[in-house]
Amino acid sequence: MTTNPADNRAYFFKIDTTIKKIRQNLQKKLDASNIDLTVDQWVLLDHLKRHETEGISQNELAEMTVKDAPTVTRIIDLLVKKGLAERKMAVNDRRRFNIILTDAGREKFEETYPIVVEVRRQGWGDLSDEDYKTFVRILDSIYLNVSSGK
Amino acid sequence: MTTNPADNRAYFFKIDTTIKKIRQNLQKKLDASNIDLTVDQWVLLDHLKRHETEGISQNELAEMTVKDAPTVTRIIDLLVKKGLAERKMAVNDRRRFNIILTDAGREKFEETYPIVVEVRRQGWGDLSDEDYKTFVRILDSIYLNVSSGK
DNA sequence: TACTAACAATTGCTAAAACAACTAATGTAC
DNA sequence: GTACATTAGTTGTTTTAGCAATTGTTAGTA
Repeated sequence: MTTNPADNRAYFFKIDTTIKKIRQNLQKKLDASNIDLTVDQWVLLDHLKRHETEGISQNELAEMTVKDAPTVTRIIDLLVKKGLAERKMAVNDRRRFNIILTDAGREKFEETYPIVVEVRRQGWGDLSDEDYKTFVRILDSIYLNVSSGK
Repeated sequence: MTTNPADNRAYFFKIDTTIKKIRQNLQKKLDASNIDLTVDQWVLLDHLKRHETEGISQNELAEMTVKDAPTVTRIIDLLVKKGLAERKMAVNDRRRFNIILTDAGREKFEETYPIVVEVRRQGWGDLSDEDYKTFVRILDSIYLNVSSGK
């Protein structure tokens, strides 16, 4: 067994602090624009928008966002309360809801999206396309490595 | 102003899901070994260990971990309740505590550290040293970019 | 058909995140 | 030295995270 030089490297901590900063920054920008959304509510809204035509279940949302089912239930509750999303009974399976955006939800998405894009752009700064490829490759690799780890 | 091709790239989301998977994986391993620590409690314990000699204030801990002061207060509360850390009055400033590890805290650190190293190793897999350099450079860059963003 | 397993979603619990408001101690300006 | 601002830490509230347990529905099997 080889001694992997990455053993003592705290990349975990670096990822953690970076995503925290990104989230704080995005939340500030959302608040400043009176968007009235948390970052996690935005993440769900974004996924709902992407699956506007087919509709999507809470479990599918949970899997895609790496949240658990109760967490998704509660965030959807909030989106519903704000009038941005609706639970529609699935016709062929009465256990399941298809979550859909309301018109207000679509408007909120359009209003929020440019802010998110600007935060992304600013965060990426002048890093290169080559950097982007490498970054995605590494993140995907780590994701798979820890997901397969029992 | 140039059109940055990274505008529509959701690296934010990729970082977010990856760190979530890492955290879930680490938490499972800690639970399996009956460590009785959450990931965030471990993060603070780790910082306390690194500043064993000088001691460290709650605000300093907050800054280093990108948590806010109330969050640190409550995590320290839990560590104190578990007998792993102590609040020592600072001699020259009665507002301030120096947080120090107890003997049990040091033992807990030694017990936990190998597990953390193993999770890191497994997560990194066979990515290269060159990858590591690039990864750190990009994360640091993003961190600075969003931190400076008003 | 009846029994059982699997599944979607919810509720309850504790921990953590972020904000606001607060207490107590320190520092600065007049 | 008094007045005011700043700083360290705490408490209260809402949201998110994760686990366990529960309800109601569907699927599989004897």
